[in-house]
Amino acid sequence: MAYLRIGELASQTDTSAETLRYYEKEKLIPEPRRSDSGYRLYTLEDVRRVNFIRRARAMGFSLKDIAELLSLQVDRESSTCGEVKELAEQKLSDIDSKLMELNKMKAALQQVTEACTGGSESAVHCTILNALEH
Amino acid sequence: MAYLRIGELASQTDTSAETLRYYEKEKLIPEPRRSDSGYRLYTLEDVRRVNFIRRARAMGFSLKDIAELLSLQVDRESSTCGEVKELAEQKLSDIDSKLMELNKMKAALQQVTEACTGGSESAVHCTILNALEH
DNA sequence: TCTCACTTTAGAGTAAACTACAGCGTTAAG
DNA sequence: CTTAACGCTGTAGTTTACTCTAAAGTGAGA
Repeated sequence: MAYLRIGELASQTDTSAETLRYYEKEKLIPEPRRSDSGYRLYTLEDVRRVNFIRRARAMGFSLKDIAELLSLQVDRESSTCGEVKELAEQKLSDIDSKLMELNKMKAALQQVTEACTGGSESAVHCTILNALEH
Repeated sequence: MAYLRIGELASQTDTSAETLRYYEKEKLIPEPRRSDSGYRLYTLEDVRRVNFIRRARAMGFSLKDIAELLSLQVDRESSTCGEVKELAEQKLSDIDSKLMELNKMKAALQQVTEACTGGSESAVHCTILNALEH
């Protein structure tokens, strides 16, 4: 089994060792096993987890949101299945509204770039705000 | 012409008067005209602008990003048209990657919720991380 | 006219998410 | 066997984006 040291995990996830120790302190990643000399040893599971955190951060989720997303686990024997589903559905609706907004913004930005290269009839003065109102 | 006072703009954009003054200081919104007594007077243009800022913030754009987006304006006589287009295209690719990530995450979350109510063959233990790897 | 909610400025305070030491031990290449 | 890069803990500092407070003026209803 190939373990990664903190610097290797950092470079594979485009973070820093400091950030990873911070995530550990904040319980976003589990305490890893240690080498004899006390070095943290990470697995591929940790790589996936940290990459997920970074991507979710870039989409505007807070670390608290992300901790909730990561804690979502469906265990059909569990009595908390209803709660899990409810949280997941709430997060889904967050995502859906972000998707809608992003799509609007994308269309507006495309209009702006088109105005730049567009034909002679295109607007002389076009901002993203104007483009947003169809 | 109906002007809005700061509290009215705040309630129409789900912010606070303090936040609006902060945005003004940070040059995200222009200095509004003032009443005789010194009260800020806002227009519908300001409402649109602040709403845009709030939505973009919720999607994970920083105020610096947003200032750039708002500064994007194509003036076909301008010599900076190329720069505008370049910035717009870079922002478009940011948006596209956010869209892709969000769609992946959405699919994973849907899988998790389905595992909860799903048929007898569904996974007993399903996390978002497992769901993300197809 | 009183009163109460609203607004002003300047400045301080806060929360989240890092980021950077200092002072030490470890590892691996040359 | 040295030395440069890496890792450890603990703590302090920074950045971003607000958020609050004090002390004073404004405006509109009863």
